[in-house]
Amino acid sequence: MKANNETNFFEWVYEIVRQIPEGRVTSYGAIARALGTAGSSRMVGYAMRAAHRANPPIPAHRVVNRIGVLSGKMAFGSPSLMQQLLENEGVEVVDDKVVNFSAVFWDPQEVISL
DNA sequence: ATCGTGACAAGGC
DNA sequence: AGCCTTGCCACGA
Repeated sequence: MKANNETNFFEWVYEIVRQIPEGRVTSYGAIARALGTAGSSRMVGYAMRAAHRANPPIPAHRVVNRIGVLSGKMAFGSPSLMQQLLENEGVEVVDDKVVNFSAVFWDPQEVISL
């Protein structure tokens, strides 16, 4: 449980990640850009790392880096968990990388107009 | 308040 | 074509 209102930045990141459709993925930079803080792409990843304590849980497995690599798979407790979750949604993952990344890529800008 | 760090991104060598 | 360095912004101690 966190304080009344967590850092807005994290909150917004969680909001966007939660809007990611099933079987789709997005990049940290895209989310950061959608938030208006394109330079804080790292913060997005940082937020993801803290997402495990967010409520409700965040589908962080749908967030990968710009090349479609499951950079934060280790944050899931099991390195293979993230990949399993993605494959379970229909996202092909080979060598910790999303197959056809451009095809499954989802632009957070579509829901940034919340 | 300051220092260090981090699931990234882009440019340079 | 691949590896390395720098930039950015927010959070934790």
